[in-house]
Amino acid sequence: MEEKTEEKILDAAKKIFIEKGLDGARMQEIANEAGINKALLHYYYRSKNQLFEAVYEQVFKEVLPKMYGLFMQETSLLDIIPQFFELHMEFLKRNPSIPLFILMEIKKVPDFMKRMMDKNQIDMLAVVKAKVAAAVDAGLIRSIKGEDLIINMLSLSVFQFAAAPMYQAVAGITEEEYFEIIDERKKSLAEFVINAIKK
Amino acid sequence: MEEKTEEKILDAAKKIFIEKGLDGARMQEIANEAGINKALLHYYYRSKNQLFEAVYEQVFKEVLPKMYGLFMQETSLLDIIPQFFELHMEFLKRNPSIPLFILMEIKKVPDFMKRMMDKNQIDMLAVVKAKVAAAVDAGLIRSIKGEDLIINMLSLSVFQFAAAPMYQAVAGITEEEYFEIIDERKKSLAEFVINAIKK
DNA sequence: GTCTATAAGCAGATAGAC
DNA sequence: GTCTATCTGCTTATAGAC
Repeated sequence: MEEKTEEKILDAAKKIFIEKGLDGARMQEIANEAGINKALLHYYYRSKNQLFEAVYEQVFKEVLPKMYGLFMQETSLLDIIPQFFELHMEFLKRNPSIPLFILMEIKKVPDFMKRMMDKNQIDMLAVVKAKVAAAVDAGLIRSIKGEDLIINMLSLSVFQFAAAPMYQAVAGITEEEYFEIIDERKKSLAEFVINAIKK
Repeated sequence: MEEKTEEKILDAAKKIFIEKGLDGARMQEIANEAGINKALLHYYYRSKNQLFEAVYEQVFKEVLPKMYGLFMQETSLLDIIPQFFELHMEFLKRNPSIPLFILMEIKKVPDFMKRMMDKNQIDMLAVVKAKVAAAVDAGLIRSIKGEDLIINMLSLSVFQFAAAPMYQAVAGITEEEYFEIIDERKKSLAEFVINAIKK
């Protein structure tokens, strides 16, 4: 069965907004991508801003669990780390523009973040903190704050993609070659982090 | 003596473009910031795009040396690392919007990066690589590629600022409180990296 | 060099037929 | 629900006086 119009619009908008941001995106371009005309966009979502918010909320809800999800497991912290880089970076390979998109747009509307965190009631950060604190207490790892560790891991993973165009230019390689490097990086980043915290 | 008009324009444009990006910035806003009118902008820089390029090139040339500069020193690698985070993050405290600005706009025009690297002939990356390779050979640190180490350090430093609005929202703190955290982070990040690579 | 006034084009949004 | 045609306002850019 065919995709419904409303979904087609949302998918097209998602693609274009993620690529170009709110300001850079054009309603005409979204309409083309969706295979319809501009008027229909406004029929389903009154304004460009409303369409954007629908997209942003969806993307955000998809991404957030990927950031914290793994830490919810029973597994030991040191086992989670390689898994984190493997899964997180595979996701980013499929969606390389998402990090900059989220960071840029959140900068414009900081309140959005608060609203989202309120909705997903759960304080996931607390779980991460507890997990890390437990590992520290058990003498498994050096003393480090949970929030610091997760920020460090996110930094190392996300920046690799945010800075991809820069890296490719400096190193003079194609996107394809870059993706091969990423695969090696998954492992070396896991090692890097483990060495940094292991006693 | 007063600032010349051309400089006033460039400074104003720098401020606005860095805050809002190429698409988000308005010529009127830049004119206001500079204390002149729109027509004059076009007198000095024919188009918005040309003005933007002038700004971007300047910002880029200011920032690049800060990324690599430290590694050019004679000092040992392990001494450079704390200095790197100290200087780099102090710079970012004064210019918190620059990282996202550079990353966003480079994504739109990847060629720019190549052109810039060609102009500044020097292959600074080679120097970093050599420095790291020397430290590895001397048995000072674990085996790691120079380019990986510098990317990791940049990641940890830059992301802290790129993700600041997000962090502030999650943690429910003000920008001021956030900056205090940054000061602690300078030290803990240096430790993190040193632990990661030290034998 | 600097200004005011205005042109020209574009993008978001709506009216109205089907 | 979906389209074509059109309106409205904004933004870049230019013309032309001083």
